[in-house]
Amino acid sequence: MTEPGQRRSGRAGAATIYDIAERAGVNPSTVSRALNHPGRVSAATEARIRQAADELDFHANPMARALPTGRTRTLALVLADVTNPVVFGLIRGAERAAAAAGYTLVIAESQESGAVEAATVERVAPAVDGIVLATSRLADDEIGAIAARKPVVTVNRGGSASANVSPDVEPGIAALVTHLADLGHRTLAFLAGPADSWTSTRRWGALYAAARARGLHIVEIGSNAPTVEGGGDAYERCEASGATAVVAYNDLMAMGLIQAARAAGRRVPADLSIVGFDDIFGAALITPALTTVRADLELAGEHAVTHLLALMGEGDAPADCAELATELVVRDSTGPAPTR
Amino acid sequence: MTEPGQRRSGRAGAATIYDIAERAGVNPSTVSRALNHPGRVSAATEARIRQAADELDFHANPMARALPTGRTRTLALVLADVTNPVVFGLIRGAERAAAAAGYTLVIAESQESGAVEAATVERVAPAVDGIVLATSRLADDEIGAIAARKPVVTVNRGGSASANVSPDVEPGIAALVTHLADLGHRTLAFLAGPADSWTSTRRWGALYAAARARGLHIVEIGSNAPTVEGGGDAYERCEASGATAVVAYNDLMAMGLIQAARAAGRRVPADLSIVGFDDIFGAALITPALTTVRADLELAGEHAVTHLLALMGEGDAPADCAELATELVVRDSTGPAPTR
DNA sequence: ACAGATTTGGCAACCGGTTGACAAGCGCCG
DNA sequence: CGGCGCTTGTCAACCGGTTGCCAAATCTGT
Repeated sequence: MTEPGQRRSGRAGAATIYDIAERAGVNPSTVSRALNHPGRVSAATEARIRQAADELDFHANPMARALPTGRTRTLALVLADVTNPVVFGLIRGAERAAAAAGYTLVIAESQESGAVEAATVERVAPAVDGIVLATSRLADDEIGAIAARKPVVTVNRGGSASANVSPDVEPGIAALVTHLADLGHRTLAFLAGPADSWTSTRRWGALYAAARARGLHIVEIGSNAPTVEGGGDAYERCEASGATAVVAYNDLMAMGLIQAARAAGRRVPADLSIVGFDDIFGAALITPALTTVRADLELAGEHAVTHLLALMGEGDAPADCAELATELVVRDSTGPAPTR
Repeated sequence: MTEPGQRRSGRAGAATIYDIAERAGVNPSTVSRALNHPGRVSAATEARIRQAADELDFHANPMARALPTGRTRTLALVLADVTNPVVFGLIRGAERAAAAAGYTLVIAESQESGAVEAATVERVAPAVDGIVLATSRLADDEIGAIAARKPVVTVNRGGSASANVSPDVEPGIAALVTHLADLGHRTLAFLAGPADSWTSTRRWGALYAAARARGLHIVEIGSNAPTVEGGGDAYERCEASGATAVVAYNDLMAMGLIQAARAAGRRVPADLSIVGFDDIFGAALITPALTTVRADLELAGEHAVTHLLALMGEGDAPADCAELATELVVRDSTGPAPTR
């Protein structure tokens, strides 16, 4: 562009199929076919072309390829908050599955805001072949609108607006309620996450049902930021609820709650049992080590991408989701209910 | 392609500058100019074009734009291990800075392997305008080779091969050694990270110098995986060293060490003081809360991207790196040396 | 009112691949 | 030996923008 002439050959930039064509003595389109459509070209020519390509260290320009095909071999993973440990597993699983399929993963953060998320998706959408919406703060119809334009898979976000991958909370919650009931707890509290969090609603629903089925009392405590601070801030309200065991929306909040409780001089679990969700990094490290309902988020990330690829026709079969069952991990933050 | 005819208008796909041109009654090139070169076109025409663009909800196709310009407005962040909490801050800072400049960030994982890292860079390089190599396992000359083709900024990886952003370990380490000396420790141990880690070498060097300057004994303990397990596995060797305070290469290892020590019945810090590096999530949560040398990785990530953009001519000035000083965070894992 | 300077917009080439249509080359069979 | 079908490679259009060059239109100054 800026530099006229001097284009072909010897430039620092990558070799093109034209360079290869010249070197192998064929037409550029033959090069394209040889490299992408096995069998379309005679074995001899193909070998000659491949050798030339190797010699020139040829790598097809992804943009040039994307233009006519409309496919970029890139996937987007949109997250509410990159620094929330919950998403680490998601990122790793998604990255792995994407890389395995020869796709590149772009990470975009929506900073826990629906508006930012919409803008982010808007920005990233034209450049990717599909989108994984994890921990979305968007309304169903907004997701539907996006899904109408690009393949979309949501994580932890049920509903009909799009394909979805979610760990099945039931088994873990059933085990949890049994565990707490066995310890003698009669009144539970659920420390809810953000009001618009589908996951929080779902966990609450399952917990409520399981608790009622066992004749336990259970209350939901306000909506809170899904962070360590959010958990700490809710401590007073947890005490006020009269519950002997608190189930936090996620591990982060449970951790904040543990710290606040201990800072207030309460013993965990002797005075108050605390449970989290997700089994994030650090859950086993905190004292007392956190009892939590684990979901294999790495697997969830992998499934989400596999599912997305399937949606794009690229995929094999959408993998079996039975593996995504949750399980209870009992550690030290739950104990017998205090005798009053 | 597959669908002949029917191209223009009404298609689900995005509007093009040709659609806008038609609607505004001008030439496509005029549309391009109006949208990208303010002032190059009369105000009246520009207004007409912008309105048409809005009505059509036009978004320029990034690939089509990238082709002639060679610029994709995408940056790559290459990490050894996405799930290492150390990188969270890096990711967030980089993502933020990139988004602020209108760039998209792609994350690629090298799984702690130089070979995988090289392949990853190879794969991703053609599609990005610049690369941030964090925690690189590559040799200097390999990095040099990459830097010759694309702008590269490394994080925590000194040397002349490329631009680099690293927290300055000196202040934090000086404070740490003073802190330990004041507590009466006379023999320290440094629990090294991977053998090929530039950061580990650097931390050891600074620590050694600071300790010797104060007349303290200090030993380096083998090379270890930079993980919780790696720290735990090294516990026996730490005890054998006779040191009363162990400085681990990073927080993860320090955490593993704390757990192993406590499991072995030792009290931390009464019997053994333990220190980490980075102040990752969880450092404050573990019992005893970890004393650590904090580096603001989020800022480092931001700087790395800013620096990279500057390298690409996009940037303003490479920001002042003085802010990247490390500092000592004293918590509960360090205490007076045991009297023998 | 007119020559000359300055805007403004159009034309067309180009970025680097992909692909439908087609023709030349070839073996096979009757 | 000619016709037939199959393989192999070429041509050229196209994806959706960007930009150098030029001509038409508009604005100056006198």
